[in-house]
Amino acid sequence: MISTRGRYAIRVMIDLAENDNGSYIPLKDIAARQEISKKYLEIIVKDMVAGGLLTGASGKGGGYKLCRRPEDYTIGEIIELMEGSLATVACLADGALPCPRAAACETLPLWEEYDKLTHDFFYSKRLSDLVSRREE
Amino acid sequence: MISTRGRYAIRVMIDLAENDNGSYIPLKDIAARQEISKKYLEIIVKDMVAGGLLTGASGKGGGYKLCRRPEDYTIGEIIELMEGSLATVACLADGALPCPRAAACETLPLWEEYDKLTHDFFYSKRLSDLVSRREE
DNA sequence: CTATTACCTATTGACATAGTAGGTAAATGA
DNA sequence: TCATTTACCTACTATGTCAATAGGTAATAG
Repeated sequence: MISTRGRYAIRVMIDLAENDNGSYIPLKDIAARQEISKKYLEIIVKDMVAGGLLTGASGKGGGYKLCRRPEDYTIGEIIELMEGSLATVACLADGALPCPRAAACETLPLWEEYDKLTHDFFYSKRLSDLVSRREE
Repeated sequence: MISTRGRYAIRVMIDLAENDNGSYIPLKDIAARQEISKKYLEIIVKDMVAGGLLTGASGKGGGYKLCRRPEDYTIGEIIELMEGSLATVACLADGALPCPRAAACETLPLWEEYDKLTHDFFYSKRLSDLVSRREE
């Protein structure tokens, strides 16, 4: 299951893309539009900055801004950054210990196939695919 | 993420299919072959019986048995029964409250598309696809 | 120098996960 | 009949994650 961390992160990025006017957008505005607790978003957005998805600026006139064009973000990288991994079973997660039963495991190929499907799906989607431009 | 409940359930069913000799197979044997705590498997297997995946028989000579042919089980129904839902986001889960933002939600179509992908994938896989018959 | 904003650390309640512990009930076969 | 084997049942627990909240400090613009 994809948690609020990944889902909210995507919504923040869509919001930033749709409301882009060249300057920084305060989190207060994003939280209000998206109807998400600003306090909780702070935690999420901090990690997004750390992960290189956004840039932030403090002080008056500060806020957040995308640091690439919407078509240069894949949804996969956003989810993977925020959720830690895009893996669908524990044994295929990024920092997982190698499973001693792997060679004999009759279910592993199933999980690998699903994992690839998931990976391909989300890496084929771009932020721009989810943005409906309002301005013209 | 698919938890041990779903994953162990599938392994139990593969084990039953591969070691089928017409009679009941004790959980002790399955647990030993699969290297899973028997105590923990008891909980899982009980739900599998309740869900109509297996039949159980008490007493000496008892154990568990598939109640259909391996080709008559889909992996999807096994996971869905054991995990409660195959949904990949909370708002698409079986007992989820209707989301007031659904109509305006710009991410919902993404989750719906992924959900369909997941559903189609696991319902196209059958237990028989995972079984390597040893006897001839 | 004040208002605004990001950024930081810590804490919380609720819930799920992955088990363990210790029994009772049912069936068999010697 | 009775011991053994098995399923089946209730309860408990340790650990971790999720989704926040609380209460600050630092930076910046006007």
